[in-house]
Amino acid sequence: MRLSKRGEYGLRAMILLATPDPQGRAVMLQIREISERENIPVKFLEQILLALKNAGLLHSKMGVGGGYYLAKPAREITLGQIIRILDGPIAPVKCVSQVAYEPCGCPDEATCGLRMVMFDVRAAMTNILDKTSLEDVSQRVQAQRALLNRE
Amino acid sequence: MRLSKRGEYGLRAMILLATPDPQGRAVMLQIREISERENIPVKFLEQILLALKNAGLLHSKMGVGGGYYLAKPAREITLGQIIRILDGPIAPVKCVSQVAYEPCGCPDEATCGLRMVMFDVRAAMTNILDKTSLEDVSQRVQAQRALLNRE
DNA sequence: TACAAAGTCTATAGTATAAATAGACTTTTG
DNA sequence: CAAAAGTCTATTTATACTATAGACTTTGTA
Repeated sequence: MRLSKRGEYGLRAMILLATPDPQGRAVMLQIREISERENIPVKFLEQILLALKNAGLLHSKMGVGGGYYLAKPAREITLGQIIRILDGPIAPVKCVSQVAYEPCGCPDEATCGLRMVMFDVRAAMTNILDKTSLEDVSQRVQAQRALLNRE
Repeated sequence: MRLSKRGEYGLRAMILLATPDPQGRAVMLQIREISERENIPVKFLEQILLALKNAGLLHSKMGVGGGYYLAKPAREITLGQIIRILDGPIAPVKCVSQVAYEPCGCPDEATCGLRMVMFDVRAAMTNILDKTSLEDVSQRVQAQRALLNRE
């Protein structure tokens, strides 16, 4: 039941990109900078950001002074979207996935106890991940920073 | 965020063992029978049941007419216990695990946005898995069977 | 215009974990 | 004692995850 490194790194990068600068402006960051600040292997991060870009969540600027920035307001990007792009469906077993349904081999799906419970687990997970936006996360981080007096 | 086959098979087997026979008595089943009814490779299932036995959730009887049966009432065995035995900690990232905590490499754990959210996700998952017993599942299955008139 | 800084893209290597298989051993019953 | 059943450990195979490599394109600026 674990999030992959790919997913973890991608989420960390996106959260960083969603955190406005001290003047409250949206930020643009280079791969190298994200890599250093979050301890992520640079070449691995490269692939991850590219995937997020190709999925329409990031925009990029090439050449000198380039970098990555969010393709839309942090408010409109959820953690669930990011995880699905990087790790695939969130469902703990395929037979409860909405988008990637596959039978899981039980004799009778309609009366499969495992399926009933995993359906609930999936709902509990997506209930958080699909409702939490990057803005929500960024605000929680900033609130916590203020609380601890760390800038 | 997927349950392994090992975990899935183990849960399926335990649910079967928790379902009383038509006379309402606890059942004892042989590896082969579980394997056939649930389409689980017999040698793989063998390992899984053994692990559950060694963890104290199952008892077994060797020799002719032997088999596996629950070590305690279905009421007292939760899905969370089973999953932890077979798949390890439930937490989506190690840094929010209660029993198997490990730092996850973020610069400052106290203000890590990912950690905050994953903490909630973990709670949502364990809230279901640690509160749902084999009896709960077995009852849901039987209710559903009655509803569909399938015996 | 040339060069350096940055992202793009695809391939491949390495590693870990999951899944499955094998086989020899022990216990129990008839 | 023979057959039925669980026990135990090792090994193989497959797959997915993680990471690295390197050649390519775009853009700003000296």
